[in-house]
Amino acid sequence: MTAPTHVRQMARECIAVRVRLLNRLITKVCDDGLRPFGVRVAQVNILVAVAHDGPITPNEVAKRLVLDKSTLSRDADKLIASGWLATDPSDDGRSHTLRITPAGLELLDRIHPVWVAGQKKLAAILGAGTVGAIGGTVNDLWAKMG
Amino acid sequence: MTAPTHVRQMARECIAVRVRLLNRLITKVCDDGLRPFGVRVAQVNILVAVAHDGPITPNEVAKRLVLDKSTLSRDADKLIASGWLATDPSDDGRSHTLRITPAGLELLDRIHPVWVAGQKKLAAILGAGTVGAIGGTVNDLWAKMG
DNA sequence: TGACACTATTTGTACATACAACTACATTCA
DNA sequence: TGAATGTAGTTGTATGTACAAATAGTGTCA
Repeated sequence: MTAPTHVRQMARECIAVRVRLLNRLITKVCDDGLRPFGVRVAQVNILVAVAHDGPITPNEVAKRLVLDKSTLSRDADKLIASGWLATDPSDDGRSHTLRITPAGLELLDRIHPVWVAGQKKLAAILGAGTVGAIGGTVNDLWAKMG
Repeated sequence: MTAPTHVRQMARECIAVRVRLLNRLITKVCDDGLRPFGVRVAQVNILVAVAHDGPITPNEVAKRLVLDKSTLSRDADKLIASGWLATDPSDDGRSHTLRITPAGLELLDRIHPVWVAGQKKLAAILGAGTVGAIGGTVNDLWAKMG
């Protein structure tokens, strides 16, 4: 019994289900690799962003990673509690800045070899063409964001 | 002040942060479009899979979408409670099958125009090359899974 | 300068997601 | 045929995620 035309089209062509599927698959590969370190890819992504661009406000990190401000707020709390991030007051009394701590940098150093191995696994899953295409798309997005 | 070499490399090249960022962006675009229907893209993805491939067991849906079986179990509960999916007993006493209901099909029909508009938005965000690359990658994955 | 609008963050709530542990049934094989 | 092993589903728990509302500070302008 064949599904209705609309259903067939949505099943065959939907971009969202494909991106979301790859997201789950890739998140799982990363989290498996990171399990010995007691950290997940969501947190590592934030640590790397702050280590690279910090000191930086939560608002700027959230925009950069296309994360809701409230999500980042709670994720950052965990990273601060773990001693990987720290906060400093800022000129704007509503805000503050985030910075990576020495312990946070040390964690990223320990993770680096696993990250390299993970990149290989992800490239094997996605294929070189898709890796390049996604990289280009996100670089364009970031360029537009300034 | 420049970040350490490892951090710079992870910030510039990490595949995972890019896929995960696009996932959040795309999920938000879809959920915004679906809000008037009181349903989210995660649920629509499951409804379409069941409508297209059902009757089908929860286990098969979860494998197809690369979802944990426990995630699917709870998502399906909500869809059943909403009247969009129904269950039937199966030969295997451990399992059962899921099927789309007439109300579920009717919902997908109502969503279809919004889905078409959403595909355009997503293609504009990702670019045609990335859409094609992701489609190819996921089609390959599904082909391997049988 | 004081009211109003704007911005940054946090908190309440709900859904999405996964892992581990548990239950129930099926399969295998000695 | 019965014990061991494997498979399907559910439930407990924790994280990730977003929206709405609340809080608090900034900026503007009449």
